[in-house]
Amino acid sequence: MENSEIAKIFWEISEFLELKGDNPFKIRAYQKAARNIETLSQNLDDIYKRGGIAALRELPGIGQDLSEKIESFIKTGKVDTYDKLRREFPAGFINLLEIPSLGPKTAMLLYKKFKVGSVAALEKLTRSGKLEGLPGFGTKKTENILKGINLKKRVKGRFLLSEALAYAEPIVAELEKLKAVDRLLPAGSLRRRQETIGDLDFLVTSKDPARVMSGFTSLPQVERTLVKGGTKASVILKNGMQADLRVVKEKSFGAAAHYFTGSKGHNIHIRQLAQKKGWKVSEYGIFNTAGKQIGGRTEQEMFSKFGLQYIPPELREMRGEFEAAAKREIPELIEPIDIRGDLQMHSDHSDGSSTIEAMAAAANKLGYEYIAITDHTRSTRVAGGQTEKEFLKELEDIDRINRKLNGFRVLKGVEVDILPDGTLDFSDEVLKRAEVVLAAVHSNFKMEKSKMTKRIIRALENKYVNLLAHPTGRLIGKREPYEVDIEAVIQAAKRTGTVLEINAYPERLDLSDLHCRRAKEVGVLLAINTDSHSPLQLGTMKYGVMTARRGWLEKSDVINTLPVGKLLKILARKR
DNA sequence: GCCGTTTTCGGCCCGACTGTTTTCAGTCG
Repeated sequence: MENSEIAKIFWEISEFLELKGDNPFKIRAYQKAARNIETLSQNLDDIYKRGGIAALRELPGIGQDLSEKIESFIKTGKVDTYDKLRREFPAGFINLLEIPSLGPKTAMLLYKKFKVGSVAALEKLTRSGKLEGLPGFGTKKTENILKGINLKKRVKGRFLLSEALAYAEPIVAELEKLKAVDRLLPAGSLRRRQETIGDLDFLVTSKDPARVMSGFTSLPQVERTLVKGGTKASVILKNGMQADLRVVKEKSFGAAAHYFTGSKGHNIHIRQLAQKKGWKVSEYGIFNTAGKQIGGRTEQEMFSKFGLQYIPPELREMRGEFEAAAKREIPELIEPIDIRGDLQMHSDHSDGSSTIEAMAAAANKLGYEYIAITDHTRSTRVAGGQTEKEFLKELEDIDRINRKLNGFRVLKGVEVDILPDGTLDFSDEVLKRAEVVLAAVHSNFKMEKSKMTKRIIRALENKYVNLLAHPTGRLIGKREPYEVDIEAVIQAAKRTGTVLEINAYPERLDLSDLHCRRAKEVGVLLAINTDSHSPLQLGTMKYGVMTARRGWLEKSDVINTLPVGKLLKILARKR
């Protein structure tokens, strides 16, 4: 069972309850539980197996009732409340809530009056003109429903972090050109470096908000304006993404930056802390009982006023950051500048586009001290995998190249295939000649979970395997991770002294933030590698570092922050 | 439905914008 399955059930229960007009706080309880479950670093399944229902109850937002519902889902695959609610409405009805500007109240009214059961039925009904004249329905409202339906048809889902950063960049440049803009901060999930991004949020300080509003809505990237008020506007960009902009005064910058960065749960928690002190927090600042602003000019104050250490945006996910900040145990997160080398890349000896020399020169230019060339092995034929003989010849080339390089080192590496039975594509005799052995799964993705787990663990038990590359095999938005017990893999990495990779390739980010956090908790070391196939791709290292930061990693958790001598010692520890 | 060095009952984050409203409900983030 995946955590996302039970989270989805709780989300949908909350939507059904909202439609029925149930207690809003009960609805929020379901939503909060769903959010918490989505961001858990361990499987509910495993938690339940280890500690039973009591362990489930320990989780934040999970009490008596919800723990029983989780237990029921684990045991039977069913949640009675959910099934019962689903039967009360037509199958496609809940999709109505995905239409922007159409909420539960409107949906329910349409259902009661016209038995609208799907988005298609709603579109037909709206076009028929029968909605006009209903209390609360004017021409504008029906227009907006149709617009919303169209938007939903066209709007793309979520974007990769790398894509969102690339889209945001020219918009930031345009906004900075506006004279009315004093300060500009791209906030939201983009600032938190979440692996996928739904929309863009921009925060601006200005003495002339009206000018900023019209400047924003008339940007060349804007296709359509959704809402535009005095200090807030939302637009749809030409790429289908939504962008929101808010203007506040300078004295509110810190509070607004904090608020618009999120996450939602994190914000709510800060506001609750304020309530306990009799204060109030909003995007405008921290206010005391008398309504006087006592903080919020800087983001730092949003934490210091509550006796908390500063929490970096990447950690604001309600994953224990408040507890850590209270104990002054917020980690000193790894920075891009800490990276001294890159331990996975391909040359024209397999499927890379460039020579080893060109890769080394590009890495040298980035300020690195070393790289490992890790071409594919024979089983990965589509990627030009080498035979053992070809590989041994490549090693001689690397020796020759190293003799010409001054103060830079090309490490002899290989990305060896993990075969379906867990043995490796090259013999130990050959692997032993490499300084960096990455093992990876490139075939037979659709194995049964227990078999895949055994396959990978067997590979980790090989004493020449230093690193497990892209451990779950996922491609964000394209391919699900293969079925594998990642907890067992992390434990095996710990036991065998194997390093786990954070593959920085933008659509991999594998391990994910949650999994690297777990690896760190267990005491496993990580490496952040780009898996580059050309010199230009070496620049994707930053996405790997972003993921590592979201996983609470420090410099000392990542082996390619080490100078080459220490690195080689770590790599040699299994042999 | 959850939660508790104020509470096991009575709270539960806060504000902007829109549309159809004569003072506010619905939606969104």
